[in-house]
Amino acid sequence: MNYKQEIAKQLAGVIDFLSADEIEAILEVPKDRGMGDFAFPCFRLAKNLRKAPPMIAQDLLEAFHAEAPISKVEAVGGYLNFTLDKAGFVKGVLEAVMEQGEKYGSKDLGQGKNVVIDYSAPNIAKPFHVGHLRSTVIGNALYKIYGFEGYNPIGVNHLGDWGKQFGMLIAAYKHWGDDKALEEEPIKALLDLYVKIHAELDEHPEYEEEGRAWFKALEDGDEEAQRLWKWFVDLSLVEFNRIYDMLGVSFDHFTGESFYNDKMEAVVEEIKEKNLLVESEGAYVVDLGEEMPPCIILKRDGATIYATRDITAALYRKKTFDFEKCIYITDYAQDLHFQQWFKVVKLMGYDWADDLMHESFGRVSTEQGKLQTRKGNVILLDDLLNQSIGKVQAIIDERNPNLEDKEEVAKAVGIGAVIFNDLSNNKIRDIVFNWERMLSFDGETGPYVQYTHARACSVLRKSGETAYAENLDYNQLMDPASLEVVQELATFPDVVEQAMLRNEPSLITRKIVLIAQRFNKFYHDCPILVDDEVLKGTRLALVRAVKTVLATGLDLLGIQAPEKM
RNA sequence: GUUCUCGUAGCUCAGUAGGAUAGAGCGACCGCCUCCUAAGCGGUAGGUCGGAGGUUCGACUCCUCUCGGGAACGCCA
Repeated sequence: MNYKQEIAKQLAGVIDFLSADEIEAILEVPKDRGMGDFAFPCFRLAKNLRKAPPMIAQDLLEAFHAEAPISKVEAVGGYLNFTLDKAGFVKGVLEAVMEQGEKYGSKDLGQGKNVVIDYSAPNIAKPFHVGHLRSTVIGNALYKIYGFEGYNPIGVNHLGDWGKQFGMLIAAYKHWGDDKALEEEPIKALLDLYVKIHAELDEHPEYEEEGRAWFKALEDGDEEAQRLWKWFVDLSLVEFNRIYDMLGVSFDHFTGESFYNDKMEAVVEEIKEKNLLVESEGAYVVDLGEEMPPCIILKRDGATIYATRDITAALYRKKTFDFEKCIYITDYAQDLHFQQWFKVVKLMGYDWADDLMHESFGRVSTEQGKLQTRKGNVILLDDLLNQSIGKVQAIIDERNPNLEDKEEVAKAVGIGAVIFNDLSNNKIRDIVFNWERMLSFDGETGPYVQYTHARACSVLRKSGETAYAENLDYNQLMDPASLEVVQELATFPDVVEQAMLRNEPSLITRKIVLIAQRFNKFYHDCPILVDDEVLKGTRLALVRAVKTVLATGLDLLGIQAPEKM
């Protein structure tokens, strides 16, 4: 049952000029839950009624006849506060979690509709560092959240697997390539080649031309160029897949930039036919009027550019997947670029351009400044994950040396800490990377939530049969600590919905921290494994509900929930 | 220069469609394991919500201006 709707319905009986829906929109949750479960602010009625808000509240109170589930109504200042029948509320929430289990929290909003999510998209032949982590984990979380809400999410990795740099790479390989090094440490060897040829450009400017020629050969289908390119891509993918495995991230399609090579000509043709393409300074662009600079479609040399490729990919995806939304996860440096080509798609006459969404996130830097691969100011994801796992291992050895599956748990917690950290604030915020902060496992962190989950599991494990006792008395959960846990569980579905609508996984991160905090307080205040069978069974029901919701929340973020740690 | 974005406690951040006394975590200080995992719990200290106007019964929230950080602004992606 929806309590808010119910209250709105009852209130509508005494306010003739507002509908139940309008009232529902005005109803809010008091900051101080001691005031009640819902509050109706009377301020905005003051004009219509030409009365002071406190008087309106008083009058409404007198006219109002509360029915279940409302147990108490009070007028406080300009507010009319409603208190629900607590036992009924607790029962409703806990039974919902029990019945729905790991589905609790989903409103099944998607109805099986397709949503394309474009995330990660690393550049082939470059190392995977913390800067690439964000798109990957945000995209993965959204993938899970949309799936949980009943959509059919389609995860696409738009790999940076094409462009002039591959010509340079092939040229470098022809000069200094070392097959053994490439097989052993592919990314490092590829990066070395890339760095070396750029370093040599001053003395050997002809390398520039060699690279250009090799890329031309690649585009023209030259057999050797194709073979080497494919080899480099495959080498990189092995490495990337190893990292995706560690992170627990997966994709439905690895359609990179190269995938669209043979599809762009038709799109350029279409833009031209629709009279959108104009010549400008030797290039061909689509004019976007006053508000934005023009969008380049063909460079002066006639070659396509990333906007062309993105438009082509969007048209392909619409045709292939008939998506309801297509979401791109990149940092905000690309904001203008996306606005521009979204507009082009719109000008091409496609109304579904409105379904293209660019969800941008903040940039990562270190205290030394920008992350720059060439200047060596990078934090490799491998190092980060290994440091984190190592620290978790040390903690386990110290506090829980007899834990079985130590390695597995250390990985789950260490990697979980990194993912959780990345998803804990609004995604638009910039991040200044800091090792100490990163590897702190106290307070609002992944390990804290995982620990809380493991704690709940531990109690359930020790409870024996009573975990499934049938005689429950929800009146036993009327103490503040228990009640506050239930209140947080109650709004979990709304938070998941909001996280999806706003494409903001951090809402879920914050929510599960809050649930964990409430639970730890409850755990501290209320002994669970007591002699009184009914009390024990009832409290265990609460523990089980918390365990379920924490596990769901962590899963939606792409984080594991070990039963012991 | 133009546009976008961020500015809340020493630090990192929440703050829902404007609403009741602005909240967490970390760090600091003080407490709590004969008891279900102390990666935990409690307490103390810490704020002119960058600044100035405006709209409103009411502004951290909306508008204008301003200061400071970050970013984008045609042939890289």
